[in-house]
Amino acid sequence: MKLVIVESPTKGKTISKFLGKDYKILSSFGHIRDLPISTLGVDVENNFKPKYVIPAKARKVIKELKAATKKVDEVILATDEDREGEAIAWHLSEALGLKNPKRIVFHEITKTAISEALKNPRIINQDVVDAQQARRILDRIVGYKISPFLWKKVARGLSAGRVQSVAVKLIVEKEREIEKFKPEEYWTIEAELKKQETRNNNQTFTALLKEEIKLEKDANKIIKDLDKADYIVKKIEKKETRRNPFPPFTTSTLQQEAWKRFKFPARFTMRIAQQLYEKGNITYHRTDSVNLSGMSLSIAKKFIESSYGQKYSKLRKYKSKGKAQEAHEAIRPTFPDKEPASLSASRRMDKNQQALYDIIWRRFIACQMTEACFDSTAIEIRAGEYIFKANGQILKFDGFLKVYPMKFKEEELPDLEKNEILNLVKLVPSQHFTQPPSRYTEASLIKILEENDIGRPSTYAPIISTIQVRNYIEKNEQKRFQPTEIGIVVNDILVEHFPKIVDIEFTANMEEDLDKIAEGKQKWTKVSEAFYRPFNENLQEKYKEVKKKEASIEKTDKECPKCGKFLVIRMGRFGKFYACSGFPECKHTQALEKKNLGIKCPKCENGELTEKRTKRKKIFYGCNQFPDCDFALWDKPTGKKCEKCDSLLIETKKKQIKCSNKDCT
DNA sequence: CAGTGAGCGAGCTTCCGCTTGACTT
Repeated sequence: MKLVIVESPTKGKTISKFLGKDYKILSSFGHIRDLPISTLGVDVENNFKPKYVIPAKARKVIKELKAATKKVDEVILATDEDREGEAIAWHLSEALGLKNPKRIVFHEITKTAISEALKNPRIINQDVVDAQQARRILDRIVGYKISPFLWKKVARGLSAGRVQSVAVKLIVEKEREIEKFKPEEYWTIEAELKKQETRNNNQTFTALLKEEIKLEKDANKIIKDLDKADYIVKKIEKKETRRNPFPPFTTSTLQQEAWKRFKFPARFTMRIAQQLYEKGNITYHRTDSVNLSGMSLSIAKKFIESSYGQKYSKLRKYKSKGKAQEAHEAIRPTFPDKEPASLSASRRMDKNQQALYDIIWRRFIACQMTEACFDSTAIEIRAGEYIFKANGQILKFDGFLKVYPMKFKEEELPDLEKNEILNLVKLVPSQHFTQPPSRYTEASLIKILEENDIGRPSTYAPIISTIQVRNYIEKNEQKRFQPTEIGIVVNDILVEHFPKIVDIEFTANMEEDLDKIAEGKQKWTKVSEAFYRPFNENLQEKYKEVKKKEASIEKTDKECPKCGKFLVIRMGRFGKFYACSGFPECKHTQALEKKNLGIKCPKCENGELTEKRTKRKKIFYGCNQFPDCDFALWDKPTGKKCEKCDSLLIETKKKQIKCSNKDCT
């Protein structure tokens, strides 16, 4: 009897179908040892010796695994083939006290892949394990050394880290670009044209003037010139353009697409994907690889040829970007020939699961299809000294668009000949303004993080949650990210005093070092040393140099409603707020006006209603005199009162206006 | 349905990455 240990129980279940009775399969549920939570756990004076502990959750797993190892004559570690997977194998070996564990890896879950892997076991690669330890320890040092600095200099409970602090920085920088942005006026002129002989054909088309126009008077002058001009076709260029399908989904692209199409937050997408994975509908959903198993490709080919015809089928192989760790396949349907409709009918799937499966299936099938083909025409029209351009695009062959529909505009142009003279129908000038850059959505933030190799498939969604829970950023009404006051304060401190850590290149540089460790060219303790010494020296200096952030205390001429002393504005963990200058004798606090809704509190008559958030970040509306007055509502008050009972009218989430008094009808 | 600040100096906050399941909207 042999014991095989994998990371995911679902993966275990799947491979058990391919292995005989001689194999017992258990899973580790991810990492089973880690640095302790309450201390640094790294002996920086002693070669960075880490202290590993088994978290409470993993204790049960370890107990079961240990019991199982005693009943078998061989233990096979089949964790993922990447840095973290190698480290898990090593931690398992250490925690279970294994003598000669066999280490195997496979990238796809098929019978041949697994039996090949079993025939070629190796030993644990300590260099790769060391690269993981270096990564882990660096992250621990950055997070657990800078966060306490922020507690001392700003406010308790704050945090900093290699990944989260860069994410916040990107959002703050974007906000500053927007603040700095000044819209500039510009004008465009479009000509609506048609052929001269148009007995049966009244078709018009538009052409755009190729000219930069800043001001209205310039536009008017050009229009005056153009009114008298002849419109002559000077150039006709016809060509075929092609559009290739997209590669199959990785975690990051799935999250982005689910956001674009369904407005699913990354976290939600992952939960639905997990359900699909557990039901056996899709391959593993945390991956950065676009690899596809040979079997899936041949099923796709057959399916496409029999459903749409041979001319739609095209074998395509995709290459993952440089840093991908390739432990898994791309995210694809487990059974490519199971169409979304048949699957949703045969199994219990809710709407969200159906929607997500649908795009995964379409994306995968489309990635093995031919390109879409367009007839494009570009024409140039001369009018006096000016040039207009018009573009036509007509879909000639849909190719992959048959299963992966996308928006594109079809423009039809009439048949034209060189030197043909056209009739002008009208000239349309329009005023425009340059647009500020747009704030990040979950999708665009994940995209830029991935492009810079910051974060991993398993962490994109948690990172987005963390920086919101810390109150560094929040979603506005368009569901785009804006930094909070405290987010800006913390970011500016990090950028000023720890510029290297929040540099977008920091992770890339770290990865280079980790690669050297994994290749055996560099010792991990040396890399840690090289990072830590200057880091710590700088940190100690900053403890002395940086003053506590209290410059933000502003006096006001407002009176404290409790004791009559004046109020001050202070900076707390949740941003600015009013506090009594008589603190600590008087502990009165209240919200700033800009958060107030300008509606009197119906209960205490003193306070105003203000937007607040629960611990779970849910928005509600409460009295700004809290805790003296505990009036609160879930729905937004409109400011008007009910005619029947004089209670406040509220607007529900469904935009209905109701009375806040539940007894009032 | 809910916080923030100072200092006394108790005990606490915090990272990233791998998993799933316990909750809730």
